[in-house]
Amino acid sequence: MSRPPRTRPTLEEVAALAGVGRGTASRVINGGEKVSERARQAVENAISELGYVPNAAARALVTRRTDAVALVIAESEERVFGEPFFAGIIRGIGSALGEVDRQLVLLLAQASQRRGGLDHYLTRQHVDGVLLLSLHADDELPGLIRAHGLPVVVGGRAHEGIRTNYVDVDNVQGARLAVAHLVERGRQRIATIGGPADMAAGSSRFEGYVAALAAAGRELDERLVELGDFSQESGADAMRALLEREPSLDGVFCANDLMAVGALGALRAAGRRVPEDVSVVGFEDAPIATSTHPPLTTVHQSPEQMGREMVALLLETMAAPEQDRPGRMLPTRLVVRASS
Amino acid sequence: MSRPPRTRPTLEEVAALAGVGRGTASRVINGGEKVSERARQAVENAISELGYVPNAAARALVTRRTDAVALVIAESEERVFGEPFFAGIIRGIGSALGEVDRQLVLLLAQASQRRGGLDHYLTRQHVDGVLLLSLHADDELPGLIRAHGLPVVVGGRAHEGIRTNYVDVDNVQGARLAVAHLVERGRQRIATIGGPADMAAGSSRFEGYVAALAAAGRELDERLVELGDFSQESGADAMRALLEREPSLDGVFCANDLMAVGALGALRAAGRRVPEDVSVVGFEDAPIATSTHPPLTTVHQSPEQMGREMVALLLETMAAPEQDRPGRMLPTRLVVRASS
DNA sequence: GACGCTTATGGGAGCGTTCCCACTGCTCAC
DNA sequence: GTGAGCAGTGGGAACGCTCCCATAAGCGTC
Repeated sequence: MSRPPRTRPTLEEVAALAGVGRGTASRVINGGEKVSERARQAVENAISELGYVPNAAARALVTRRTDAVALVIAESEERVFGEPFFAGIIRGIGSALGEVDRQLVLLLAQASQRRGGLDHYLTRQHVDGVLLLSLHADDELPGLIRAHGLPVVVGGRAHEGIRTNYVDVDNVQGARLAVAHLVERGRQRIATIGGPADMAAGSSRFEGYVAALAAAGRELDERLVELGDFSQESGADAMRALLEREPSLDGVFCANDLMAVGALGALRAAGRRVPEDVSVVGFEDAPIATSTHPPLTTVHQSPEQMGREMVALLLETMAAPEQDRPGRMLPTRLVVRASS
Repeated sequence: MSRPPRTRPTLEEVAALAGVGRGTASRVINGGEKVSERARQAVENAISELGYVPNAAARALVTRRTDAVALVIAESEERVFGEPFFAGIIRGIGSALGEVDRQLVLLLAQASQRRGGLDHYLTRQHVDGVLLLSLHADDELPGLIRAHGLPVVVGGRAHEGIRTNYVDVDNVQGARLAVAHLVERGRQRIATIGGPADMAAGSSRFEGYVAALAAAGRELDERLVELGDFSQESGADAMRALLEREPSLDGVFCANDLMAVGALGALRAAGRRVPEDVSVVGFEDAPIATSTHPPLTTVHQSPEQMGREMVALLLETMAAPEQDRPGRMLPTRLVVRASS
């Protein structure tokens, strides 16, 4: 490694030291074909002697590729970082990208006013592809980006209509798992606290709830349905409303863990024992699920795997941008704890 | 905006359309001095008509600045993303960087084997500066990066010896606040569940505990001290050990909220009422602090502000790299809830 | 020994900027 | 009327790399 020279060494200097031409040195660095063993050795020695590191800008200028991928988080800040789900996705994305030597450029598209600059930035001039984390149905960002001709993959569908270039958890299947479990436990009056109807995570989980009931030969009872906004508070509110309207309920499927935590609190406050009187199942398997009282039975999803899948899909799309690719659904599994 | 041309427009084309030279166009874009109003208008019109976006690679090649800052997260993955504290820092960093048009390149330095590539990447060839999130005392990364001549700012000191280029929460002051509060509540036997002694967050908070006791005219009693590793489980273990050894304790200061949650559980299991029999205070004001039973009194720190400070300090350092800058301490405040 | 073919090599051109210098008109003072 | 000074401008050179083409070297074949 020797002492670092005043100015970073260039490829030309490496070539000179190795006693070869610039072209040959370049070939060695880029997994080169057609290079003699002798030349390869000489170049590699020169590289490590000088501590040479290729200049990304110069390379990008000629290849017209930046080897960088943007992760645009267009969710309200509190939500994104409050939810460990997003953190897991980022982790998956980060490591998957690292493995293929791509850089992860993180863009927080927080305030809507910053959207302008964002749009401006998302060009081939800056990144080769975009990963988008946003669950809002009305978001025009995917369209905007695609209009730039940039490959995009969305994590979590905004709504059910989307058919391509997304990776999502199989919410319907997960919800069926949860509700089937409640049925199996002998629960007769199974309620649900759903998420917002305009988010796929909300509507799909509700869809799974209905499907599982149907599979058990039961009909949907509107009186057993209450919607929340995925917050703990809304879960508690919904639970109270359900208890008041339908005191005989003995099972609740919550569309996420946070709402389940709220429901648990409301049940306790109402004097219902969990799981003796009422079984509660959540969705997400967030860390908090293990520390509730009692620990929460929930549907496990792997955010990290989701991140990795997003990267895989994006790399495919970047390799052949012309065609659209079908979305990918990730399986879930039930984790049974003490709340059911 | 018109339909996007087959190939992205270059500065030359903008200049041609505006009827000026390349130099003048460049001057307009870079907040240029010495440009006539007429020329400026012409260039700006041409830019928006062509939808021109400067090519970052070409610019970086000549300016030798990339306008990108790396955020290296050298913590074990579970910890970083499990803790909302880190998420908050990232949010602060992201928005502060966005405001000055710098890109945030996220590097997860997870497995130690990837360290080699990381070191290679962290060069002026790729980023202008580095933000480092790591709390391990033995980490050689800061030194390595600085050896490259790259400006670095560390978030959270690895150990107390570090004097420059860091931003950290004032742990000592926060712990004093917490313990003084317990004293004020009339608690006589105040125990502490500390963090690992080899992390500043652990040792400083313990230091604050000792200082607050001294300020109240009390002596440190080793029997009231137990250390954990910041996990919920370790908090529960420590609490059990303390109760067994010193059943008369009536107050506990936990070095973080997660351990406090564990302690709360152990206290309940032991039949102690909180706060009637024992007051509990945490540190961090994590989201979970509001949903414990009872809600947790804790020391609030602002991770977002910490992120912003890190960016501010890094920008200063980048502007004048030669001199070292003293570290910055962020104040904390006590949030009183029902556990004390 | 000349020819063709393959393999390996050197280096020119060009990627899209910024930097800088030379140049043009002016205005103003003497 | 001349010269100095200045605002405004155009364009050459350079940044460090990859691409590609021309060429050299090696070798088997007729």
